[in-house]
Amino acid sequence: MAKQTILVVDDEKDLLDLIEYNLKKEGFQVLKAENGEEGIKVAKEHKPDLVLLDIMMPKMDGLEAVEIMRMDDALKKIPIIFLTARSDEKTEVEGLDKGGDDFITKPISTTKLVSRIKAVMRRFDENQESVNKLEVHDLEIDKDRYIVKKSGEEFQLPRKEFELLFFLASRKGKVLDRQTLLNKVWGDNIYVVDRTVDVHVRKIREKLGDHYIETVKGVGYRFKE
Amino acid sequence: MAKQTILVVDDEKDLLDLIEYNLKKEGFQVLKAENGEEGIKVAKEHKPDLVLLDIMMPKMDGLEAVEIMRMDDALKKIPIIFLTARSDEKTEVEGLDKGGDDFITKPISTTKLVSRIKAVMRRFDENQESVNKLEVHDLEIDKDRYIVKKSGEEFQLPRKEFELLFFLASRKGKVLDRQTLLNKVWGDNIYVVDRTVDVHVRKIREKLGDHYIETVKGVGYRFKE
DNA sequence: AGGTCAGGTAACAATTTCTTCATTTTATAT
DNA sequence: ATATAAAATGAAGAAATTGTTACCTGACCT
Repeated sequence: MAKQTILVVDDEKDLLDLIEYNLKKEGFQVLKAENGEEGIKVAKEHKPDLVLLDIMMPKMDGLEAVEIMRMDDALKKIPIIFLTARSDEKTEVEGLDKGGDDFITKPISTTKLVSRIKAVMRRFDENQESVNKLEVHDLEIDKDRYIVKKSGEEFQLPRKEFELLFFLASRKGKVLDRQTLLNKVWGDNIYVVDRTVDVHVRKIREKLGDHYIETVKGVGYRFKE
Repeated sequence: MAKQTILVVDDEKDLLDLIEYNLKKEGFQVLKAENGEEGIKVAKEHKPDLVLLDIMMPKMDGLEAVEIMRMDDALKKIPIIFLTARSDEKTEVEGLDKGGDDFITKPISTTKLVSRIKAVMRRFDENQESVNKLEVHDLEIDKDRYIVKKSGEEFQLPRKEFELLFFLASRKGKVLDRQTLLNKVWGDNIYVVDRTVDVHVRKIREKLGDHYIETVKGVGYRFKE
């Protein structure tokens, strides 16, 4: 899966850097902003997958920022976790009232921070009614179960093969070049040779048959219409 | 749905009555206690759906009471809302740290109290399982008795193993990654290494057989369809 | 105090999956 | 038809993931 982007908004530069370092280590992409106003701007621009928001900040504090985000259609669905100083618990409740999804008290343990982030993201994923089941031709590709059914028969593909197949199938008919596939299936800055895609395609064909994934020479692959 | 039961623990009798009146008006069933000790006793007896807990009380204060409740398996999952006097900021912090789910400052606006209660309950409902008895394949998993029956033979699994099995079985077919399992079975704010799940899976397999829980490499575990 | 059990961690063995690369085959433009 | 670039293929080694065992701690019981 592609990298998740997290926007961190805090006026303490050192803390910002610390958090950035730790989140990057965990494989997240990190955006930074030093006050609410800037945070909103960056959020609008990049549509992060989650926002980590300090409550106490100059210019525009976290609570105001949330109110604005929750009124913006494009931003209202982004989960928000508040950061608050230990002495500042009162506002936490207010924050949750206004539409925060969790809050974390400074000082922060990195482990906790990351696991909270992941927990909140998971909660959102569950509520998201994303398509986890595709039916194309005589295939049934079920991402909840990580199983492919072909006229009743079940195939258990290894993860990468499954995800590649799922991605191609979810864009049936569209030709996707190797780099795009690598970015979307492998992740944004993962270093593997693009021919690796070929090998996985071959393995999928070996198991399910040649006719689902078509080669478009010089361009990439396409799931058959 | 059956009436929800709320236990209110506060040493001010008048306030207790006022809260009772308002909650009953909203359709809740209300239990009362006047100190922490009594509160725990009533909680154990009736397993309320939520506890409203004053922090400042004679005999056993709210903080002690929470600690005890959080250590008791039967009570640890009951949501708790603290009531605190406005002048009492320090303890609020402590309360949330110890495992409270919200706190409300006296004096109380009735409307707000009720809406907070409903909010907290909603949050908990989402995570709640309603079915306590599952029958899958040749297994009968009974959460009331924490016993698994396999073609007549009874197995008494340790708590974590049982809960893990129950959770997997209740989502039969769906692949669940380790982190999800940890969060759902161990709890959101519990930090153990994710390989712990593996060990528990192995122990379950050892007792019941290999074929119930399937490994999906690179993704997680799945209860066999 | 000693024994037992649940639960968690760590180490390493076993296994599967992924990646690369060399070679062969195929498609396409000329 | 041929040259050429691209893709398919096969096979090997690397990397990642899981299985398994052993060990540690703390709670609880006797």
